[in-house]
Amino acid sequence: MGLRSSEKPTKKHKKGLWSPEEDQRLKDYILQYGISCWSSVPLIAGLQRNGKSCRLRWINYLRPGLKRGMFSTQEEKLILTLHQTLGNKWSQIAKHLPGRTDNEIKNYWHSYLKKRASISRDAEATYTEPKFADISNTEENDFLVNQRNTSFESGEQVQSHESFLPKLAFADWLPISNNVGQNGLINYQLTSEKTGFDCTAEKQDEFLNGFGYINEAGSSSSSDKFCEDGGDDLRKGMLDSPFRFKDQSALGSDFIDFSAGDMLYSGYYYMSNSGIYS
DNA sequence: AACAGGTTCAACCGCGAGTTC
DNA sequence: TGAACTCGCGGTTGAACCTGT
Repeated sequence: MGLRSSEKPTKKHKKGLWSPEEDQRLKDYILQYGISCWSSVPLIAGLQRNGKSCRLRWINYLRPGLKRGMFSTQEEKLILTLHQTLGNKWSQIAKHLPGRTDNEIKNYWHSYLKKRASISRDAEATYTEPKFADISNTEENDFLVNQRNTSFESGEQVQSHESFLPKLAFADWLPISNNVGQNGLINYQLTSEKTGFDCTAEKQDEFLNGFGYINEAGSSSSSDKFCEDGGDDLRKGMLDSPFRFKDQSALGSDFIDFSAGDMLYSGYYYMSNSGIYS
């Protein structure tokens, strides 16, 4: 199969590492227009990249909610477990690890976990130990999930779970950080501190809508919401102001409660690699 | 200090699936 | 119906970095 016209390498298309200026251009573009058609992104954003490269950069590096840094032991276990079941389905595995990209997991597997899994298999040849197998229906998986939930409920081992949770959306763009509440969930409050920014529940909904809210039926893509009218001012306001999330200990009607992962959600919203869900 | 070999990770490539016209 | 196009995935590459000698 030949390359499509939009993907054909041309003199115009730059390759290699992205510069901070290019990153900024891409961010600015997506904040302003949202994600609709990647092939048109470089044209409008003034980038000398192809759409595919822009998409990859956004998904693997610029996308809000990405978690950076070392994988926690829980994440390692989960990857090993999932890999046994799913094989090299990195995107499927990534869905279970909020804030991690398939590329990141794939790299981590090839550079570290593959060896560990191999060593582990060798060890199992001489010593039979309960191992993580079918994540869809196993006691081992229940153990993992329960271990997480129990700790969350008790509020213990917050540090270890903190590493399990992704940074909140825009943590890299805004002066916010993860805070784990007593219930083990990361709770944030949108505040209008110092800005006079209207921070009603409606505005908070707009905020979520603007950055990839997906309804329960999953019928609305991030691009749809990005392109909705009325969100631009809010988005610009966010970037221009110290508008941010603030830790909260008790949920109120005007609060948005984020948590991470499809297994760990508070009932209001939860965030995965693909968006923020209700 | 200099070099070689190993490791990491961002980015590229090719392909299949889905969508549009 | 099928060609053209877009998207997303998994495999691979290669530059940068690390480590040992």
